[in-house]
Amino acid sequence: MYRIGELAKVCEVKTDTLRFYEKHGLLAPSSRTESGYRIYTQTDADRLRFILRAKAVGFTLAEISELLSIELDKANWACADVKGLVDDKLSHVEQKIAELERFRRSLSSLSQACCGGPESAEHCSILEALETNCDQIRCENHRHDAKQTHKQ
Amino acid sequence: MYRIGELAKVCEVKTDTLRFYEKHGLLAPSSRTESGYRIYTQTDADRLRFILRAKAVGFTLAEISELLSIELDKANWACADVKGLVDDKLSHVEQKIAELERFRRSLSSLSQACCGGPESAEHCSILEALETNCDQIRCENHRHDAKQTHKQ
DNA sequence: CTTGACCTTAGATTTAACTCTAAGGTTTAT
DNA sequence: ATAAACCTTAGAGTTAAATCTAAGGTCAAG
Repeated sequence: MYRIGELAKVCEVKTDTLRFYEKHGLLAPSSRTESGYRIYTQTDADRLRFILRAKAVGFTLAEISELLSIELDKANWACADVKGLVDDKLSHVEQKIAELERFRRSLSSLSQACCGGPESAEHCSILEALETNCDQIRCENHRHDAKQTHKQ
Repeated sequence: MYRIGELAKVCEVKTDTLRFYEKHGLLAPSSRTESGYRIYTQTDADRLRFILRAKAVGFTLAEISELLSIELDKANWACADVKGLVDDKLSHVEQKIAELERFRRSLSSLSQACCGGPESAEHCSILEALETNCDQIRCENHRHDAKQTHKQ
């Protein structure tokens, strides 16, 4: 049995976060004291740790809600459902990594092109690259390309 | 000379975006027609392309503001200043990639552990991993660790 | 019996970068 | 001369996940 501050401390989150999770249907305390204080059981704490682990692998709170509803009704779900969620997330993460890798390569090549010295920036290769359509900058990165190109 | 819709079209952004950039001090049209329509010059268009290239390498609009103020006053800045901005961004991007790589590894190992079949999720390895403190989930990822650990 | 730590609520604020809405004025083509 | 396409403004909404504020109630220690 924990009060909100105690559970927050053992799980290293803020009390605000626990209230936020409650408001969003992820984690409600099993009961309240007469005066209205939240009382969390060990089961509640386990559920919180489930949430935090899911966050640690990159799931959003909305996705965690899905996972939790499966978790509470396992018998009516298949492994395929769970693996589907994981694989969707995985491909999303991989896409994001690819975008950041493009950033990294561009930035790294910009950085290498610049002397980085105390010289005036008047002939700085970085600025020149940003002024020009150059191959140091990979531009295949319009995030919501389809939407962008379509309407507008 | 472009009106807002024309510039938007050639640069593949929305008119909303151009107004937004103006409101935030990144790009103002050089003049207006009598009736108040924005008129952008070629110089304005070049500036917009500078902004879009900077976005394409991952800079935020706030960072792009900095770059632009350097760009407009190059003589009073050193290469070191410009390279500093790029290198800061680079290390930030690398940190973000590292976090996503942790997500990717965790998700991938969760995915591999699960049969993904039509079997009931009652013994799903993914759910079991999320229920337990297991090594498939790399938890060294508290984003703003210092802050988190400090107060609260 | 009061101080300080803890708890309650509702609601506002934060961040980033747009995106959308409403209500209306302007230009261009037919 | 009128319809379509374009433009104007101010301001609200979106997303995610908290974080903060104000105003106040509860509880244990000294």
